[in-house]
Amino acid sequence: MSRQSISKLQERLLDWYGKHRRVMPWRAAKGKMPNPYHVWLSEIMLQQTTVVTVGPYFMKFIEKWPTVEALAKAKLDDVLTAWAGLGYYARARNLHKCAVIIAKEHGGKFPASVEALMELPGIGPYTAAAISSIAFNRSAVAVDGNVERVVSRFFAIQEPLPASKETLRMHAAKLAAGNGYPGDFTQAFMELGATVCTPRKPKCGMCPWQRACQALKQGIAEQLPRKTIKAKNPVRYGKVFWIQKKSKEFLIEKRTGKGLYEGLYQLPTTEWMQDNEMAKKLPHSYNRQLHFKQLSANVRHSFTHFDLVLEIWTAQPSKGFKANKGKFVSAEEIDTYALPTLMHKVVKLCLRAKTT
DNA sequence: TGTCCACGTCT
DNA sequence: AAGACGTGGAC
Repeated sequence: MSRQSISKLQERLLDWYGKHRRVMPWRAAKGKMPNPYHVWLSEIMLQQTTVVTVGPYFMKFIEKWPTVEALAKAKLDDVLTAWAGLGYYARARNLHKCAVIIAKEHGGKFPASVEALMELPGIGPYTAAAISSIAFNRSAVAVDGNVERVVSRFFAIQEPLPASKETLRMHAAKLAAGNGYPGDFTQAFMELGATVCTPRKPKCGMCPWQRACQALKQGIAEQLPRKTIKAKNPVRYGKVFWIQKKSKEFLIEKRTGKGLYEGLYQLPTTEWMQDNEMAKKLPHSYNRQLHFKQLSANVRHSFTHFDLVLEIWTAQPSKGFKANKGKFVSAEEIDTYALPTLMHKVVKLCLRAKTT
């Protein structure tokens, strides 16, 4: 493609963005530079998460912690509590780590270059480019899933993802080169994918690039990008324990160990195993002290890499009951703990089941 | 109901 | 460097 036709495409996209850009709490008004703290916070939250879901969380965070320094001073536990429900909790742990580094080592200012941003925890190639371009108006190409989809269709790339990632990135860079408005262009590119060049039923009639789009010309827009088929998730099984006093308080504990739900709270649970027969044989926590009854309903939850089925076992603690760890809390105060959605599902079900 | 999508970073 | 890492919504 000639330099001239690329310029024309850039102009059309920027025009389209000027007319159709959505209002978002972290977005600066037209012609204004955004707050880098807001850009960073929103970009971390938006990793793997939709705009609609992120909205309320973003508002809550900037009210609680109006500056990166304020966030740096917060306790990790409070950050996790505020993050609870958003998923991918490593993002929250890295968010806090990053805030501390910005406050202590960067005088509270985010660096503007992609290279410096990449040094920070939780910031990879995509987020570094997004922050550098959106917050500082530096030219950088942020390639997210939206951009990959737009580019794969525009050039009718048949090679499936994820193998095609590098090819798509290079094509994206060509389309973005020298556009003159890095911040707007980055957002316009992604916004096009999010609102027009959608995964299903793309609105090609609305697209500023429709005349040059190869996939549209070939009538295969909806089939792209192709993806290598992934294997079905394995299922894991386990049990959770609802131990509720007459006073209605129930037992929760902080999760130990690394990885999944690290640092979050949960109801006592067995480990989660592939083999259902083995899982059924796992002993109840406190089974020498308490008499458990099984609820008829199970709780199901899907993770990225496995599906989970949990049996629910309930008991009322006897007089001298002593928990190994954890504490009894009321339904009203449960939101002051970082409880993942899975555990919220169990709590909700048990509160409704009238187990005592 | 199941499947796909959001597809980014870290280890 | 392939797998770990959550959750919600569309269809």
